[in-house]
Amino acid sequence: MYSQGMHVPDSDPKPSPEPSRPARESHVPIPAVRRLSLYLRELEALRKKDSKTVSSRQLGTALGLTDAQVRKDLAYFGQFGRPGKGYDVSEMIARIRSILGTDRTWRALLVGAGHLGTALLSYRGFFGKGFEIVAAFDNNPAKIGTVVGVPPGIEIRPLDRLEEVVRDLRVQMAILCVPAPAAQELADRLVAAGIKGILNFAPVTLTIPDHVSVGSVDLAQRLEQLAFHISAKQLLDDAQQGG
Amino acid sequence: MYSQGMHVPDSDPKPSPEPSRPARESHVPIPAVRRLSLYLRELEALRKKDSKTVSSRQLGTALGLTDAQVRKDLAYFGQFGRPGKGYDVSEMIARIRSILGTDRTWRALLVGAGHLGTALLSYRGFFGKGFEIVAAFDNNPAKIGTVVGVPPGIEIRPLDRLEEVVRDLRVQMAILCVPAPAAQELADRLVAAGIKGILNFAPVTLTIPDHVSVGSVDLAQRLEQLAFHISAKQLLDDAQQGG
DNA sequence: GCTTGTGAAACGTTTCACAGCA
DNA sequence: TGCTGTGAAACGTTTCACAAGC
Repeated sequence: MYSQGMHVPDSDPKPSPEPSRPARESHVPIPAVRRLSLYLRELEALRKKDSKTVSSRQLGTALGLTDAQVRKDLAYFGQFGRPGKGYDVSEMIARIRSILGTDRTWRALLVGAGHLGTALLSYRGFFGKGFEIVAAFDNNPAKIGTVVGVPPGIEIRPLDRLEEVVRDLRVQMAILCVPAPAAQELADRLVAAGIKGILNFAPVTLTIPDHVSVGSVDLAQRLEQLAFHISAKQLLDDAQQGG
Repeated sequence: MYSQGMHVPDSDPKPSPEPSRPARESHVPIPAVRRLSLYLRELEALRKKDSKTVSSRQLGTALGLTDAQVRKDLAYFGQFGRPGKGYDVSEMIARIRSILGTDRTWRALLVGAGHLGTALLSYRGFFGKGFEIVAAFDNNPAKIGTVVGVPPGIEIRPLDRLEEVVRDLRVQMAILCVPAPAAQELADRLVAAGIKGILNFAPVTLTIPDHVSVGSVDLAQRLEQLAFHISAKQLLDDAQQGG
């Protein structure tokens, strides 16, 4: 059974607050899980400012969401806050990290050390977030053996070592930064080697078995969306201007 | 009125409880607009293979969607296909481009020529998609004056020229690749200078006036989502294994 | 006062099912 | 037969409104 995308199967991630009801599984909306990352980012900013607690309204205002939305989202995962007081910033950071699985460190590898790939190897934004890039690969002989990224850096290895490294280092995730025509074949190899998730920067839809998760980042697509929304707003303005 | 995110505004952000006005008819779901970009990408791949027509089922299968979804999405924008035959590939490419607004070329500028910024300046994926990066900025004196990207390349300019360039070149979009603490201030300057849309790579939520569109790409967030989905699948497997 | 957590209602999106057409 | 376009049903998500607690 093959599919694309990243659906969460029905399961019960939260310890049920009502022990009397065993059957009904509360499904967590996928958008709510996405917002969890937003909450985490904002909470870490608050902690830097030494805020001890935060209300759903504060958090919502900072992120452009309603207070009700924030409360609902958090409630999917249990009881977080205290009425009259709000949410404890540090406790909530710990709990969201635990939910997302980033309270431990995930080992990732990078495939394709082109411009984007090397930029990601130098990116500091992963540090302290629960991710570590443990290996990088390319098929360009001129790049193999060179060391890239924040010191001490990572050595670029030849692609034929891919399977070996995935197994030896028990790598769970891959960041795929290769040209579009090469992406599917490399995704197949990564899956066969035992990778559990792929973040794909190539502008193609990957076909991947159900037991592997895929996320995709397509820059051109993001600019297209921006263009559409700008046009839509301009059309609306013109319509209001005209009548 | 300020907000975050990229919603296409209805007549009113907070609609009045009186439904007396018929208001906006045939509202297009935002997810459908996102999929339009996917269709476009797939259609261009099909055209390269000299496919003349494609059915909603073919397109859906290639993208992991149902045929009904593909038809509904396209129908929001008018009559595209022919019963019994399918959709004309070239005609549909032209129509989707026209809908997204990428049948013309958008002028974008890039702010922040760090690792990610310079990688984007070298990225070929924008070419022929309706976007052109016409200027790049950084505050690092060592970078100013250097030329980056695919030949002939783009010269890195000092940040204090930002407003001048936006006006003189009538730039509509900005790609923001600066460190998180600098992002909001630069977004404010871009908005004040007349920019209509921002694609933000900094891991902060920008506060932006309603008439400007924002899209955000947060790499750490994407890896977090991947981690969550991998964990969820593993939990499900374990539960099924155990009983 | 202020806050959370939560059923229920409102709203948005996807899937279904089939009429109509080539 | 094979396909599109589309109302209507099914499903998913957000907002509302308020009881309960600090």
